Amino acid sequence: MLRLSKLTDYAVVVLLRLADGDRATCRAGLSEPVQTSPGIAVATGVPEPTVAKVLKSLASANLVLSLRGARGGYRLARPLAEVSVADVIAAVDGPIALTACVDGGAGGCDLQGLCAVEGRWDLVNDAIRQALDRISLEDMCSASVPVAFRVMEPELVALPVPAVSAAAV
Amino acid sequence: MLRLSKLTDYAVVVLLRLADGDRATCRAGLSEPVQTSPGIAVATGVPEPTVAKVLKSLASANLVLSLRGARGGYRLARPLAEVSVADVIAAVDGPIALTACVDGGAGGCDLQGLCAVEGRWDLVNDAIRQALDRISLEDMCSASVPVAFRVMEPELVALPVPAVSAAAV
DNA sequence: CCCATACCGTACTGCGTCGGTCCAGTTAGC
DNA sequence: GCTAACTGGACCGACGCAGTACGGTATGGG
Repeated sequence: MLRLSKLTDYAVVVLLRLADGDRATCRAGLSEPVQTSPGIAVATGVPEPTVAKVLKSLASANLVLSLRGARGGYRLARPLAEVSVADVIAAVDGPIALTACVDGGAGGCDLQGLCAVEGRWDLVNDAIRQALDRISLEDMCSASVPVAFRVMEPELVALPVPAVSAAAV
Repeated sequence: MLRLSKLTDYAVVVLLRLADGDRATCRAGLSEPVQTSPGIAVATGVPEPTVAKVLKSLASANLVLSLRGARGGYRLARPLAEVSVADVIAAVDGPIALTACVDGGAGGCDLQGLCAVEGRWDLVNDAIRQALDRISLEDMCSASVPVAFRVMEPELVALPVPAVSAAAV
């Protein structure tokens, strides 16, 4: 299914929140001073430890800057337009590669020598890498799609999503 | 890591084997009459039950034709050039979608309404789908590149593997 | 007509990875 | 020096995948 980890999804949400906090204005705002991980957690609805984990990954990939100590927090390292989806995925999920057989994982495959495709997946990997590289976070944000059609799920709307609600989004 | 299931990898191997059996001549050969799953298993080194499982998936996606009864077996449904990687992935791993939140999977996400990206992943999904659609199995086979040059990806070889590190990329 | 061959479908199980949590340590403002 | 906040590591349960097994069915040959 080509699944992408949920953490990566969270990472995008967090970065978007970090960019401005206001959903309407998705343009890259480095204006926002710093935001703490508890703060982002409340704003996004993502559990706080998870937010912290994601931010740690993003920080070590230099997508966000961290300020330690009291009154510390996180800031975007560069505007959203300069961050590609590939960057985020690589930061959270590790390098982009479809199979374990490729990209130097020369160790694992016990079909070595039999495998008719050997390194053939590189073609595919590169294609995907390029595709992901062309999409910036700003692209994912600015498109103005009506969110309407999903609201029809009553049991979901009724879910006890605590407190967060209106103020955030 | 954007992992692709190992089954999909096997599927490509099996299809290539089914195309001709001889690695040197990768051109689409519908010439080969039929091949049994045990036969393919020995030829490729993939365990037989797994081969059978893969072939079943491929058969129900109409990528291969099955002939039952004694002297039965499998045949390619169409030449390799007309089978895209996306087809194979969809057959084995299910529809291509990065996250569960999208593509009508309206059920899962409990951040409904909070999620700042809502349906934004569609952009990415489409990009990947197109990229995969452009690569045929023949492409993966015919390219005559020596597997050597993989080494040119220094950041990947250097990585100590753990999922969350990714400092390099 | 019977049997061997080979596909078909389903169900089961072990294992690896991921999502999520927690804790001890460190840094910096007040 | 105290407290707020990031840092890093370890830990654990849950889910999904890979692999296996088994009973069933269809076809061709003797």
